[in-house]
Amino acid sequence: MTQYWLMKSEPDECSIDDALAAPQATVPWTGVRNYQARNFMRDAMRIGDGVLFYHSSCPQPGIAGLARVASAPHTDLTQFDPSSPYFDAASRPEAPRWQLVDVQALRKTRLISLAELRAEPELADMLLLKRGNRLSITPVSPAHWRFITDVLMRRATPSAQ
DNA sequence: GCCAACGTTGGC
DNA sequence: GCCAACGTTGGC
Repeated sequence: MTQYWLMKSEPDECSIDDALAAPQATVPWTGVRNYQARNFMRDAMRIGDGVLFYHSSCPQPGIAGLARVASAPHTDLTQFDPSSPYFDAASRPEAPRWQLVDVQALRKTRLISLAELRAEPELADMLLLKRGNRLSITPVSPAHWRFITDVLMRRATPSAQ
């Protein structure tokens, strides 16, 4: 059964455009250093799961594209790179602490801003919107996924109604 | 730059 | 196991 996720990326580091420009439009989701977010990638994600590509820590935070989970979990090599901001000196190569999945960008969408998401009553209990939420990866319910993709289709192809 | 909220660390 | 101190996230 397909699951759905929202994954935050800082566009300064990897925007939806950057992901689309990568080989196969696929990027390893490096830098997650939170156990809950890691566990989603390591334990719960399956290839083909839907991903809302979210831009965070930027002037216009919001959903910027659609993507899919494109690999099984594998080791995040940045944890062993002392020159990386994601270096983790406590992680041993024989027992890597951080794993990631590859994410394949499918398309850029119009930006659905955080304010627009908050304004939708149907999305009121999205994990992303919960008070104090800081998780960079959150599961998205099928109903929320359907609502958001419907909104995108409506605005993208008004004549199709 | 501010700050609310949360996660992690480490002493006890 | 508790919890205070500290660090980080991320919107504003």
